[in-house]
Amino acid sequence: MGPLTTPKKGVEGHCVDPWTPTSNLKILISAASPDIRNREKELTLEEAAEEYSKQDAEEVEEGERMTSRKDKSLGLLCHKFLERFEDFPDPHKDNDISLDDVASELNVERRRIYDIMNVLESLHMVSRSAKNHYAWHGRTKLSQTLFVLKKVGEEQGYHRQMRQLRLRLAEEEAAEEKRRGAEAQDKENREGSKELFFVELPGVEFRAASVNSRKDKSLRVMSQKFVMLFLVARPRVVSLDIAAQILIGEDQGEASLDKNKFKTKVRRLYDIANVLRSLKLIEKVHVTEERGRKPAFEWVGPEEFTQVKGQSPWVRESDLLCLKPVQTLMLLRLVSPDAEVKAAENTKVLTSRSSKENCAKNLFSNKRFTRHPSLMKLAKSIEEDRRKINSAPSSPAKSAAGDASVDFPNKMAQLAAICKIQLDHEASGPKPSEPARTPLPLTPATPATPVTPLIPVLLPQQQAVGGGAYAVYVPPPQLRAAARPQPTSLAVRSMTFDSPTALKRPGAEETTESSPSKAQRRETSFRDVSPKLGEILQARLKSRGVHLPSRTAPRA
DNA sequence: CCGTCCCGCCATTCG
DNA sequence: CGAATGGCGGGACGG
Repeated sequence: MGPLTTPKKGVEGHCVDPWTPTSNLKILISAASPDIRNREKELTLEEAAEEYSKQDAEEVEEGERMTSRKDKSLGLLCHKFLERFEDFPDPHKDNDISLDDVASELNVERRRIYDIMNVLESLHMVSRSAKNHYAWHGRTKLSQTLFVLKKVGEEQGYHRQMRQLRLRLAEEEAAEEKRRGAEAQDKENREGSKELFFVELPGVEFRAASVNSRKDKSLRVMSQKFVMLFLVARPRVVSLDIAAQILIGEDQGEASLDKNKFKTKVRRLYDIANVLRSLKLIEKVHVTEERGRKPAFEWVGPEEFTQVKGQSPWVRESDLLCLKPVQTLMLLRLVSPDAEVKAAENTKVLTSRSSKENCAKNLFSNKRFTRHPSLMKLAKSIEEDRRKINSAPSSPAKSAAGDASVDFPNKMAQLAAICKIQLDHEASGPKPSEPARTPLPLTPATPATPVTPLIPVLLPQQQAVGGGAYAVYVPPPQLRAAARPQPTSLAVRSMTFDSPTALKRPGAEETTESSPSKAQRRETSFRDVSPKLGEILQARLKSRGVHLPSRTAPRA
């Protein structure tokens, strides 16, 4: 019995508790907060039982440790985990999650919990708050997260990549016997997707910006990418191999020592898919191609995510008006590389003020996000402070004051993100209703950014609780016009989906996208939230002698 | 046989 | 240094 083998069944002595498929679940449910419980009590119980053990017509074998593999699946585990929390928790309540507690209550090794937490974290449903603790956010941020993920996914040209891959794979199958290992025609594919975006989570640790420094590679990032694929895929279906294919090309360079790497990637995707599935965001389906059926998943989560109901968390114009010179400057630089030069001089003067300004300046002034050790250290200390406050045993409630210092950077980034998004929208296409429109001025001032600058996009979030903003690093504004390719939507023609849900949607509106103008769906743009922000910003900028791609009638 | 994916060793990073 | 994290892939399980 080698040390490297999966222990057989439950013969080992350490598995002392009599298990039943659902016993664990029951205990959990009854242990869950009473106020959360009712709603789905029976429902979830059934679901769990059904979803994970199809035709289990006779669960008569009660007393036996029918601890089949499925009872320990990540999916079920995740399901059990999720049951303990509300989808939309009261931010003022104690939404702390203790790894140890969860692990023991769910009867699993910590390792498994990490798996779940990682993908939940990638969706911002939780965030690490302290050492062995996470903060539960539920789905309160999901909309925003998806919104951004989708956007980034589009910028990444994922839909295009997928289309190509599907096409290519289909071809390969057709002319299969030709074992041509050379597919150097990666051409278009590699275009703008060299460094790609990178995802950071809570806090300000910009560790490993672009050239993925060792860590923080897998799960979290992979999970986000995976989700992006769904949000961008035409028929909202993504097959594992295609996903793996795309996700591989990104991190590691070309030298994809495929085969093994591919296999590993797929394994990881299964993990992610499983928790995504218990989140009811995706569903397993099969795509039937000429060459048999392939496993795939279909997005069944929200389609039209808006910016969150109720009070919009977005920064308001008033915020912009309150900016101090330095701040505006920083913002400027984030949004427009060109301004950098001009800003450079002014910077000197404003540089040494209070420490916080310095800090903010350092963190956000340089777009090519600096792996500079000193900066990272700085960022880290900030984050640390925040965490301390967060996990202070004595202060359940957020410490109100004193946050100003850490608040600052976040705010700035937030602002930048918004401006970036808005500018992008304006540059890529004005709203149909807008009368005044300039003919697609693709950032005239910024022809080609030299060094892949990563623009941090922070999703706004009320820092009342949970603190810490998270970021999604995106590549420079895609300059390359998203060349409207041939109307090849035929690529997916040969696919059929055979799953209950897939069948439900006949035809489906997938023809879109081929129409350039129509491509701008009713996507909720930032403008909807704060229509004047752009003008205000531009006014400010102009007063500084900077010009940005403008949408409204350029008055000069 | 093969699609899934659990399990846990052990490298990394944190404190 | 020990503890917390989490990459990674062998090979078990179920169909």
